[in-house]
Amino acid sequence: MGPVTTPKKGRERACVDPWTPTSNLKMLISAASPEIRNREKELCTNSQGQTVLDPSQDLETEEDTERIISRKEKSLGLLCHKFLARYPDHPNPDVNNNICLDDVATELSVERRRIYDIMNVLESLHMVSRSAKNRYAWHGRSKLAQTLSILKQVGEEQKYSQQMLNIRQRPTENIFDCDSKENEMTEEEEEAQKELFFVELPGVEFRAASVNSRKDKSLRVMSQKFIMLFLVSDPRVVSLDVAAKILIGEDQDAYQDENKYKTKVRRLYDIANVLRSLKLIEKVHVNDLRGKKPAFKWVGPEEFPPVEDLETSKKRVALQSRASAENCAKNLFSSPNNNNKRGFTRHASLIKLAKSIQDDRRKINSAPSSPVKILPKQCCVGDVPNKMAQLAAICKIQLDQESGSKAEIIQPPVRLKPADPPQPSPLSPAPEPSVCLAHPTLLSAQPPGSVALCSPLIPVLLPPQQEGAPCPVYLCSSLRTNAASRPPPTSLAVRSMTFEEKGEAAAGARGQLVSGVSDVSPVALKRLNSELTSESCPSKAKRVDPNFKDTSPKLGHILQVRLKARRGAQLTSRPRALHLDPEFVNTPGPAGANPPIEQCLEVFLDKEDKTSESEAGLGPIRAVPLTPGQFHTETLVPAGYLIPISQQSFIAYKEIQSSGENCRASPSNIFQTPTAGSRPCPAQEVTPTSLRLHKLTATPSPLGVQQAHRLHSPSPAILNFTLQNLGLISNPVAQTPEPPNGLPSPLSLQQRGMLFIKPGSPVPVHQAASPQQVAFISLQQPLMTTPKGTALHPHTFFHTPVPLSPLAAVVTSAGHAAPKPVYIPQRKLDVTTEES
DNA sequence: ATCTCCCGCCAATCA
DNA sequence: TGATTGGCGGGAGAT
Repeated sequence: MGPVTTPKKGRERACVDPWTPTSNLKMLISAASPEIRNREKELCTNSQGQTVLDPSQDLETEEDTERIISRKEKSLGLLCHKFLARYPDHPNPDVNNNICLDDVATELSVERRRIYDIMNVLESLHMVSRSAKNRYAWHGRSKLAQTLSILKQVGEEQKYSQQMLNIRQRPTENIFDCDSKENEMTEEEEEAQKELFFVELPGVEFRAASVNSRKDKSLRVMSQKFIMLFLVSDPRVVSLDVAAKILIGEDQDAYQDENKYKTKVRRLYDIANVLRSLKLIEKVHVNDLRGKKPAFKWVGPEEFPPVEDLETSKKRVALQSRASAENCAKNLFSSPNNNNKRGFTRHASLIKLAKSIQDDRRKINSAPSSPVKILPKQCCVGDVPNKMAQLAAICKIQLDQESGSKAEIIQPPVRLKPADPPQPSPLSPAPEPSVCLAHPTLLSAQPPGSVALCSPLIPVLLPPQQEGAPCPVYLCSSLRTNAASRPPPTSLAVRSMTFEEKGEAAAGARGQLVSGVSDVSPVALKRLNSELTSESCPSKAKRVDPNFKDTSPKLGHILQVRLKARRGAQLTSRPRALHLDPEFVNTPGPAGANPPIEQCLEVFLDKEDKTSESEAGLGPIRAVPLTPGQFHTETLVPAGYLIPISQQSFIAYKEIQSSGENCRASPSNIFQTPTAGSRPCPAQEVTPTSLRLHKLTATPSPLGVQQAHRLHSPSPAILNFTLQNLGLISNPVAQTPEPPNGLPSPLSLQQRGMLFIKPGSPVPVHQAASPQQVAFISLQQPLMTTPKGTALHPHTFFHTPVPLSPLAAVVTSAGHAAPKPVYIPQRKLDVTTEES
């Protein structure tokens, strides 16, 4: 009587006499009328949509029902219907929209296998997204229009309409007739559909490596392509035959095999059944030369949201991301064989890529210069790190070039910024006036404008993931999209988050480049995510991805578009930064119950001081963007992150409305960090390492970095004052009431070398140096827990000199900055077996 | 006879 | 190594 298993057929069940008068009667009635039968069936279904399987009471009925249940009643479509009935079409992103496969399977009394079928199709429509093992996030139809719009475009680009036309016009031919097949498709058509890929929707990406890495996403992909066929055909009718042929067309191996065709048809039925339950298609019949053929008619939405630039770019990003990744991989790690592979070139490429990366990583880990207990005074640019940096830089450049078709100009020399969102998104108004708040140190050490620390996206080298590849990662604090939905963080949360980041990737990579980059590694995140969700801890699980994504879909999309546009050859191409969110955001707790962020911050810092004081200077960059009102939220950005607090907060605040006045919508409370604040226009960006470079330049002594930071920093008070006068911030004192609980006042933040900025009334910005965002950054590296979750002692970190930055080479070549050693805090390097 | 498509084996992956 | 995913196709109900 396992609840999850499919009920056995009557004859297989225990031999309780099923032929009671009652059951006979029911059977006859049911047989006589489908309606009655259905009602009967529904009666057997409790309010939760769960078939009653009470053996004691309903055994008779159940058996009868099962005996009576026709095939139709077990259909995937009906199952999907039940499934859909459980969730709203337009779910509130703020609520728990998690879907637990086990629960669903149990409640619907079906095997998980069937649920997978449904989920795969729903996933293709972005009605759900996989958030973790056994867990999906329900999006309902909130993204449906957008998805369909994108699919339509992709379908048009794939020339599906032409293909369908060709197939239809073809005389009665056998699909397995190679001759006819060959003239069926023009070369360009073939070319167009060479790649079988899944169209991702920014904001709804696959969360599981399994989904991404597994080359076989056929049901998902088939579903999307099937839908595309409808969307590009004039009479929105697609015959099963044509659809199967087209889909087979992408699978060359299937041409010759009739069995493959049959399989395709089966799958199409599976998909169609789900789509039918979604009321997107209906079954019809079409007559052609060969007579009546089964077909499906599109009955879903006809009008999609106007394909704006944003939409286009989204789609493009989705499409390009792969190409970029592939090219990047190919170029970096030439793999001649997979250049023109059909289907899943990327997969193959990434395998090699991953290997290369792993090799590199091993070298790094074993590099003599790698673990350095104490920061050397001079940085000896390690070979491997340098290589990694170069690779990252190359990768970035390539990405920029490839995605640069959209308005992104790589400002050769210093503009390390990986190009702005390819699309003129209203959310990412590139040329917007903004306030660039440079770190005090930088301000003092550098002429304003010489180094614009403002970059919404910071390229960093991602530590090799299992199947990952080295690629530049652009961190965007804008992840904190749904600030509005986030409860105010607590100091505990801050601390917790700091230490919760785990994963060997994080640990191992920490020292490779901008430390902390790895903290957001998908692996670590995934693990965490899994941990959170797989422990039957709904409250926790709920806090993961789905929430932050749903709460601000637009922003999420934008961010992902940006990130995608630049992401490298990572198969699991997911924006790293986004994955940070779950850890930082959604801190449980009533919204109003938490102390002001300042207090939290102070507490946190105090604690931090105790624990990490011993660390030599270099630490994590913590950005704590404080947003107004309900936007109380913090952003912890591990060291190495260039914090682009920019649009993020206020975007969440005022989504797009202020495309031209971003600055105005800046967060109310912002802590400026050395790296924070950036604006697109200066076109000069510095990675965290670059920043350090400056510091080091000023203060060669590694141990003195932090100190130097303070020494060279202009008085934060002055800076604040200036900013206040500029109208960029409000009076911190005035706006920050003294913490009642005796917590340090914001001023102490300044004493810590941090700039505490409270955005006052947004004011038009300053060109020269105006970040769109502000961030609070401390220079303490938060300790990361080991993969096992053990907090590392500060002493377990080494400071390893690394090349200037992944982009150092670029910068250098540009003649702007000479490669200088940069020391970054690094955890004791362990060659983790899991990684190698 | 053909259309539909349920069902569950089992391989690929993941944890 | 067990669990999760999901490709796949046999084969049976529906038409």
